[in-house]
Amino acid sequence: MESKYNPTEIEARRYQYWLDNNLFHSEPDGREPFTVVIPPPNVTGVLHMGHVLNETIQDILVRRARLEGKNACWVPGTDHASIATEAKVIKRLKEQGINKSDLTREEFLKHAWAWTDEHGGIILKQLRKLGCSCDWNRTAFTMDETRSRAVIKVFCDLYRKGLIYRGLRMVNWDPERQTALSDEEVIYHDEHSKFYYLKYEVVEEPGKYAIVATTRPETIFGDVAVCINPKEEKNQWLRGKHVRIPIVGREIPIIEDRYVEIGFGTGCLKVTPAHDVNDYMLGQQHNLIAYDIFTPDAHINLDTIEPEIRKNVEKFHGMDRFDCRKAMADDLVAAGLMDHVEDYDNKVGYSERTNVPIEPRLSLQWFIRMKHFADIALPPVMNDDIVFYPTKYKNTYRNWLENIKDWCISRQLWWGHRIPAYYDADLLAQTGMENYPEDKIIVSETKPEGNYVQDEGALDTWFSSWLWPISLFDGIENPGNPEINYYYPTADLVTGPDIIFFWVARMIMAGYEYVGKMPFRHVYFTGIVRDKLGRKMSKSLGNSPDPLDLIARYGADGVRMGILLSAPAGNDILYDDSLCEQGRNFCNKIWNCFRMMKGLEVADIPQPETSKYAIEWFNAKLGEVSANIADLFSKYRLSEALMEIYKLYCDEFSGWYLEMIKPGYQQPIDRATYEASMAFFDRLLVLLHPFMPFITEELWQNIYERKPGESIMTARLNDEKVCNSIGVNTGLNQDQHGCILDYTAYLKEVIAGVRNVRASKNIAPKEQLTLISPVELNPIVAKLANVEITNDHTASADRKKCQITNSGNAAKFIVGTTEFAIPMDAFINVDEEIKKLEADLQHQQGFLRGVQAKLSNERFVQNAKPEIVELERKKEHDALARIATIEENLAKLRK
RNA sequence: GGGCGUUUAGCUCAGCUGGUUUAGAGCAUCUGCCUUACAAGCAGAGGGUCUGCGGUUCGAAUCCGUAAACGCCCACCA
Repeated sequence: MESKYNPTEIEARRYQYWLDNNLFHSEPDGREPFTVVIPPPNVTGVLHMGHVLNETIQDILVRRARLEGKNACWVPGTDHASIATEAKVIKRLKEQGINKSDLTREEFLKHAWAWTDEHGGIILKQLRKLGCSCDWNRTAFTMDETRSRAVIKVFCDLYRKGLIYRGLRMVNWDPERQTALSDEEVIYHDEHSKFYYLKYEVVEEPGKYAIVATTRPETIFGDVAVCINPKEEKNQWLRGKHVRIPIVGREIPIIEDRYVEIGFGTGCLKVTPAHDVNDYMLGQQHNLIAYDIFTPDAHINLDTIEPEIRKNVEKFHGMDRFDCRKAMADDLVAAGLMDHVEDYDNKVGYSERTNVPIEPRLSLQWFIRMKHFADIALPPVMNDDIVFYPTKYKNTYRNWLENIKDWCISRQLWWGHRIPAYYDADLLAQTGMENYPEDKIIVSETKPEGNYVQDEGALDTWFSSWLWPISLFDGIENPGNPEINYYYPTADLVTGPDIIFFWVARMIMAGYEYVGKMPFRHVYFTGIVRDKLGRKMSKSLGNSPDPLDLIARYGADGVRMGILLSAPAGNDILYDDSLCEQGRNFCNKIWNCFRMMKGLEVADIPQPETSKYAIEWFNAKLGEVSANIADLFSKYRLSEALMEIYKLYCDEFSGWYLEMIKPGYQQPIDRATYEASMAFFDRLLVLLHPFMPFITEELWQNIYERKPGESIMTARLNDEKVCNSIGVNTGLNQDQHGCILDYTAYLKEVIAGVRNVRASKNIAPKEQLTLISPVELNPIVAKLANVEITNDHTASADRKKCQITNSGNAAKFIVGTTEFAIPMDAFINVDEEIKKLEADLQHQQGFLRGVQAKLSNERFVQNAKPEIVELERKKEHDALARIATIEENLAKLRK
């Protein structure tokens, strides 16, 4: 066996072993279910560090549940990611010289499916490299048949319930993809822009101007009024008058509305109903025309305005919106109609997917009434039926639900679930889409007989995602089927807080609406993975490592540990390669523990007392740490749980236990100790397995003979057989466990004291020393510190050579209140010793003063709990004893 | 403009309802070791008065108030 752990070959072999033995697959049975549904990654996406974090956490939870004896089922799948995927397909077509507009819907979809088949599922393969124990037989896709039927059924159902409606509304329009978006898909960025002060000449008083401030002068073709607040003094003179739009020339009325904020800008607001949400509202209240002056790709379109006005501004027709802004500004300046321009910081909404500024646009779309859903989804989170980790997201959640707006679910895209709404072709020809009568729309799972045309739109991707925990178990089409009854509600959802509204909230809504139950009991919100400088990982910054590359370098187990180590729930994680390195090093440590144990020769010889003691102690330690870990799991503090195991291995097991039981050079080990040690190792592997599945499986297979098909995955955390085989089973009770832990901690301090002396005096570990101890000590001290223990105060160094050059010299240290001494003839620097003791004395005296101050405070003695007072008394007593010892030593040295 | 969160060793974080020997861990640092499981290791050491200020209390990193810095979410001031 090599002294270095080499993960690559082992990982591939072990994963195949799990697959071959169908160990990830779950079927309903009598055990308690533990279900996790994967947040479906984009079907054409590739694995990034965020996934690594997220999927590692899910795998840990799922594997731990298996070890607890639950029937764990982790369902994988992918998301069709309507807008993102359509964008990618369009891009590829463009590279082939094909425009989307040249294709029919059917032709386009053929290309899209081809692309999906080609690139789809790559990410799922990558998850296998990470060790994810998904039930691959259940792999689903948001656009596969079952999921699609569920989507259509739910749409029809909600329409019949009156919870879905069609309407002409101001929506967020993505001019790049030319589709509507939901409010959640708009990201606002701060922007340094300009505030343009335009001069609108007053028709009734030529030569006088109303100054209107705007950030968007390119929209003035659509101006239909200027609005003032009726209470604003300085604009009173404009009441009832008309103004002429600069350059454009249209005469428009001054209207009054309290909406306009007094004191902001000039108090004159230009009203463009087709291109601003508030202006639209004003337009409706004041009965104004809405001129839509943009094409769907945000170029100026003057076909909609009056021909006589258009003549004035023909040159702007067809211009891009931002080119037009500049051109218009130039023209205004040239015409003397620009009062002035100011710098201005404002927020501009961008499309989440295409990253272009969105355009508020009036259009006919489908919406869900959200009030009903907010009402059913808020209480279960507020009263902790569904628990959020960390809890701070409860606030965020409530805030959103309490201010919820209707959800625009239609998209002008082809890749997605087509809206199952049908229009009578003849009627449609007469009325046009906008005026098609509502009651003549047929919403149905199947196309109606006759000459009907289907709605062109597709549904928002999240309209399928919100059904995910239900549709994965066919709970929409076949409510109450055995699978949905067994696996639903799922146990834990692990996801990023960035999709709390997009997905988490809406799944809760759908869950209660369609199953009448919560979709999951716990939601674990992960942090965002950042680089060590705190920057978000992104392609453009190039600061995101390729997970597969990391796995190749550190092993999947190492990467899993690396990503998890600094990832407490909800905290951002600052990723650095050195964390994976620590993971890799840990694997190596475990590997070498195993190597050492496997290399032992077992013989039927008596068990040394030290080993007996070691086993009792480690048994207690293992129990203590296991309980700790269980507690941390219950609080989803996974990185802390991992750290506990890490310390248990490196510190307690390797550093202490193995040293305690290790036989002398080339000596055999007794059978009892060997078996107990292997049983401990078995338990340690099981504890660690959820975090580092590969190495634990590999070693677990090799500590005992295993039956074919057996796996650590099917082991149990509390396997009685293995637990009983551990140790001497002395029947120690809880208190005695505590005792042995405390006593061992004390022994470790004594050993550390000796080692400390060695280090400061430069004495090699090999050289045996004498330790004068006033108390009896367990022989493990002799073994680990390489000392001979005596209580003979006259003992001196090197009794065998018996050449005491400097009689009475000894290095001393205190543990608790006991002083230990190591006689030595090595030169002892008296001044240095005195200095050290003096420093210690000062520290002890300072401590004592603090304690005594408390004790002499009558109110403390009266008010504090008796046990606290008692403790302070003990502190005082101990400190006094230590001070006495130090002073005595000082006196001796000063002589 | 609202709301939330964070601020503890060089770094990343624990420290739950105030008292457990004048604050803990991992990493990093320094010193000494190639000691036959592991140099991807072993042994040892140093390092913080808990962001500032004020208050409550016998007692505050811990509770309250306040200020600052950083971060996140929400919001139609053109």
